[in-house]
Amino acid sequence: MHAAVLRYFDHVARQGSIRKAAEALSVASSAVNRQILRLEDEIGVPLFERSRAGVRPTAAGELLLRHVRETQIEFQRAQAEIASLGGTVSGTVRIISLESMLARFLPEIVAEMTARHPRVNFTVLTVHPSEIAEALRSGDSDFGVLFVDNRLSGVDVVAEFRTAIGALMRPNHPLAGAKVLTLTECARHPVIMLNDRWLLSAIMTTEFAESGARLSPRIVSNSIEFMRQVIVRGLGIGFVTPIGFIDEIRRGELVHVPLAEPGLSDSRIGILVPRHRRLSPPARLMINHIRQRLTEFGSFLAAPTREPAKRSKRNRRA
Amino acid sequence: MHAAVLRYFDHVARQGSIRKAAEALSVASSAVNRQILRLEDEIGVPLFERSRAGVRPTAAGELLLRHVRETQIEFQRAQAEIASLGGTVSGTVRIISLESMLARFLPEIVAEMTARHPRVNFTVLTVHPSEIAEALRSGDSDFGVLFVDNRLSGVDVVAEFRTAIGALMRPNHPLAGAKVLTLTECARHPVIMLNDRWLLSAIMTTEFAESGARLSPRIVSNSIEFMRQVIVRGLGIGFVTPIGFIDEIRRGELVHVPLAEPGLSDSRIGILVPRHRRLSPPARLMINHIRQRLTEFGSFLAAPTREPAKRSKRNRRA
DNA sequence: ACGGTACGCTGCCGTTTCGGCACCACCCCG
DNA sequence: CGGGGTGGTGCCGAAACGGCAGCGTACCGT
Repeated sequence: MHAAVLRYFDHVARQGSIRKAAEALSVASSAVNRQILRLEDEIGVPLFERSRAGVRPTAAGELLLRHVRETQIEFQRAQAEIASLGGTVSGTVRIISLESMLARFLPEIVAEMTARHPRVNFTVLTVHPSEIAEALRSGDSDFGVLFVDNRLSGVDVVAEFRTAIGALMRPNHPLAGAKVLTLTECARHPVIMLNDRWLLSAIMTTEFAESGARLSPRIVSNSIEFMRQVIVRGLGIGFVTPIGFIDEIRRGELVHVPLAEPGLSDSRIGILVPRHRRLSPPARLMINHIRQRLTEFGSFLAAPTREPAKRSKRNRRA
Repeated sequence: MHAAVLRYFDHVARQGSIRKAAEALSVASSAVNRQILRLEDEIGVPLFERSRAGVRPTAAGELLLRHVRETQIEFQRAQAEIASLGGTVSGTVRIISLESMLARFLPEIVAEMTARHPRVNFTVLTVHPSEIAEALRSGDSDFGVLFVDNRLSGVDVVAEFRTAIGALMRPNHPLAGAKVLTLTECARHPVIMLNDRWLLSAIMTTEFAESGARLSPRIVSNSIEFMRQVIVRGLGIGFVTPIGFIDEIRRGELVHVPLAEPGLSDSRIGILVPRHRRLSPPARLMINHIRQRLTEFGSFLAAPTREPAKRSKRNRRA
């Protein structure tokens, strides 16, 4: 329905080059070039700054770009909305997520969704924390399953769940019997840390700094899967939320001990949606589904190694 | 920039007829027809119900229509935004207004705006109260200068001013000396009323009903100008806000006596903007301008016949 | 200094799309 | 049973679009 120039303009801005955009679009660069020139002529001002390296949007270009991208996103949403009129939900749900959610939790959710709504497609990505705000605002993703960060603006938290970042280790680890641990206690043993590029790490480093503990991690990685393997092999203690290790904890292969530090013992994971954007029907369904699933074992997330009914005393304890 | 089919689709829906739309668009009806058929083919579902009388959007059509219209409005806004990058504000401001504001107040505002920003165009309309919500929501207008109505949803009140609906009459009218009047007192004299189709009337009829007063108006009209003329000619008392009669009141040609009924003595006029819609630069300027102007003589609106210092004597006399 | 390369841009030309015209089929109304 | 209204359809010229080859330029590495 929409003019081709919208896609062209978007791609050129993304690629920073007319020729690259043309290649990505599978059209001749001349065609793309002419569309851009014609567009600039219509708007009346240059939309790109030309340089040897390529093109860069001007202020006017940025403004129009926002309109174009919003239009494309809204069109997709409208299409999904129309498709769901026929009863069958379809469309694409675009999610950005913590890698820990992505390891065990979300695959199950996605499987359940596809079972009920076969025509729904998914894009599930982990992103650099610095790109979270942009990914949500730009509409590249419908919503995020992320740590709740008060610094994020223009974002609504539609659901929120307490979880405890804790020490993850094998049952035969010397610290495995503890009900709660401090970072200082853990620091005497080999530890395994997430790469500091990631949000979890960002939270933890600040906490470490406050507690005065100094950790020299034996292993650093940004892969939850890698961490799983090295922790299972007894190479050290990992600091994670239990979510990505539900199976191992349930089977007794690993033990998750909450940390005493207040900022870590009650981290909050939430469903974050961009404010002022309507959600597509499949995205709405997906959010409801995630919310329901999360509340179902919310207690497990908060205190993974014990049962709900008995927690009142113990909480007073910790 | 945007495909022609957007305009076609919009017009067809508005006109309820492909041929009428084609005429309004100055293209052949066959061209419009084919674009619609092609669009329906692309979306995959019928967008219109065909009947002998013309076409009517289906549910899917309504959905897509909302997207299309929003796209067009946002495009205009983006254009205006780009244009204001160059320093000169341009674009069109679309306002819906009370007719009383339209009689004296808004023309002055518009004149001042065009003096400062010659490239800004205006559309100022009075609309049927039942269409206010639709006009704001659909984006047909940027904002409204209207009575604040709590029943309106999805609308923000960015500025609000108390005003008093009162009895307007010539200085030699028997009631002209009163400081405050009740509807019952006025009911003994000939009155002039706004046509009941209009919001002001809607407010007043409820108030009349509560106060138990029965008015059999000598003259009914929906034209502020007509009311002005017949009141000046001494044909009766009008029930209005003083806004549309500033000049006459200041010159002493007419006297405005507030009404005692609480719902009338402190009516609220506000600037109403649709929530969740960005305003174009000229619309923002216009709103700020109106707000400033209104606060400047806000006291005049609230108590027109009693200026704190100088005018108290004369008013008491008349 | 000099190719090599990547960039945006521009004639030229075939193909696709668009729009105008005339016309068909249909329905309602007088 | 016409007359006027509706949406839909061949046909055809015109305009737009896209592909190809090529131009000028600026940068980079040898």
